[in-house]
Amino acid sequence: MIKTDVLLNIKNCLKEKDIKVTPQRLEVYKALMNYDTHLSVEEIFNKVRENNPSVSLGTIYAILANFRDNGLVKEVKIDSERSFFEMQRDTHQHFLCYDCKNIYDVDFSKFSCFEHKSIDGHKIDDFHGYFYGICKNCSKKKAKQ
Amino acid sequence: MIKTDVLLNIKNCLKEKDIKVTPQRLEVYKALMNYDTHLSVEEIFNKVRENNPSVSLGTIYAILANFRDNGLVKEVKIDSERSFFEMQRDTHQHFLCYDCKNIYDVDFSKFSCFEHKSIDGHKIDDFHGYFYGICKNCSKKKAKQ
DNA sequence: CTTGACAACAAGAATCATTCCTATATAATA
DNA sequence: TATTATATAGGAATGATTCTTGTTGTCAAG
Repeated sequence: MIKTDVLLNIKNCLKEKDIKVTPQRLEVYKALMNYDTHLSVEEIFNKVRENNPSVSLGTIYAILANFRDNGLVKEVKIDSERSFFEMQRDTHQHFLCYDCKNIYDVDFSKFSCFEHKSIDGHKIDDFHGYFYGICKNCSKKKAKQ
Repeated sequence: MIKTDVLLNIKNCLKEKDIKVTPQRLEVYKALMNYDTHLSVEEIFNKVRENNPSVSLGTIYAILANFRDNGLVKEVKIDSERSFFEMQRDTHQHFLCYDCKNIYDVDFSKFSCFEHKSIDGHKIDDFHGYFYGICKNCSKKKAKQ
């Protein structure tokens, strides 16, 4: 069964990092995997609750911090109001629209300037690139007015 | 007098943006100008209090939001615990050390990839680049151990 | 210079995302 | 299956930021 294979993969992924396998952790992992984009903590909480109604919000935060510290997920802090998390995938950056507050995934990796491993003698482990402005859709709306 | 000139410059700078000139705003502006790097809201609050002991923290937040929305200062959100502000100067990015929590100004502008004005049809007004890792000093300390 | 309208301010309460605390439940291991 | 350490649920605590209200100050017109 395919579904079993996926579960096995997730479990192995956790075990490799010495993360104890729990139903809550599997649900958080699956939620992030299924959507393949950034989700807010509350969105993750609600998705996990669908399968595990008694889960606690504090647990979601603890699991996400654990995953982040183990390099499984990346925290997106483009909007100071809310925190987002996403699977650690290919390098990309985020664009926040001042108007509609939507966050778009954008990719500047082709410019290769994000591949540097150090600057001024400081060792770079991670990079977050946040772009701000007016998105395509909101520009169109404004043009029509 | 030089000091008067500086004050006049700040006042003109505010008037150009239709920002009403008040003692509190002048103090916030001077604090940021004098240090020429990012300051936390609390640091700004304390510096303003030296000259105006009755100033309120809420006022500092309001002034910084006003300055930010008028493009006079830039908000630095590299550390989710604290907010920083700095004068809108030359383009640069920030580096947060995981160990000592210091924030360093770094400059990747020579790579020219931060000069793009749009991506995927979204109009770019601002860019924040946050680098994370271990700084020069902490690397040295670890090597000695 | 005085005055009036309206914005800015001080003080402190309220908000809300996130973290902390503790007793209970559960996963991993022998 | 028993043991031990860790994870979780539930709820309280934290703390940066925002909001509210009555007062004060700015600035422009007279």
